[in-house]
Amino acid sequence: MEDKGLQANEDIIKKVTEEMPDDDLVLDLAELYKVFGDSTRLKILVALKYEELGVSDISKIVNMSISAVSHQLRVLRQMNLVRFQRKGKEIYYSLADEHVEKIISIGMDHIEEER
Amino acid sequence: MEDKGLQANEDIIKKVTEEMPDDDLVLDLAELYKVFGDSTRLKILVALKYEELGVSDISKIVNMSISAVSHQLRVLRQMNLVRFQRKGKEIYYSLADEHVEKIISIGMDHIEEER
DNA sequence: ACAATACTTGAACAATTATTCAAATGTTCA
DNA sequence: TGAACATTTGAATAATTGTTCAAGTATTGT
Repeated sequence: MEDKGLQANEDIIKKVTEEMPDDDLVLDLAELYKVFGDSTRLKILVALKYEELGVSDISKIVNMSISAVSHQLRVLRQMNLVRFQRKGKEIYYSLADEHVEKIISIGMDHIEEER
Repeated sequence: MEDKGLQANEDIIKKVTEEMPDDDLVLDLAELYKVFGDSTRLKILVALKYEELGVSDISKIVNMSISAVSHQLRVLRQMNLVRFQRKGKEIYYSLADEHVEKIISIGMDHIEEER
């Protein structure tokens, strides 16, 4: 029987707790991934990797109603994952920055490794 | 009035649709991010970046019941994000591979840039 | 074999959230 | 100004999902 010392676990718990990022940062991070975790939103982001697109085009590409797409675009705007620009009657959306593409790419690496 | 050609949008839609990854890949990817999108699960993953940990330690670190943690660990196992190893009565969990850490890091970059 | 410890599991409840539908806003062109 | 088009918004519904509680399985040491 090995003696780990009564405080061994407590010390590890303390160490990890102190070194970990603060709760509110982890919470914000979870909110970010939640956005990528819906297939409609993710399809929109993936589509925007290829082209700047209007709402009606997006709705055809992801095969969802314009209203549903618009609701999800609002979420993407609020999280600063897309930018938009009015051109006449249409509003064109594009990816906000390179983080978005990176997050998607690394996720794909993981998925494809599992097969 | 500018003539974009009646088929302009249709062509772009077709192009993006063809170049995009298949629906089932995007769906799997969304499932992956969904896992990171819950703060309990994400806290577990973040904690495991620092140490291999037993279930009871994790529950103290993330401040959730052992049962709740165990349920979430099952999800993490199913998605191959953690590995586990029994050592006597305890079961120690650790991160499955470097993708997990990368996904977390890039997300943090994005979050921290927003401030 | 039994008690104690560590963890898992299933069912139920509560809360969150994606989509639909209808109505509203904003822009262009005749 | 008014009609047509493009998108947004709000409320309601339906479905998904995280946590709790109680009971179950597995391992160790006496």
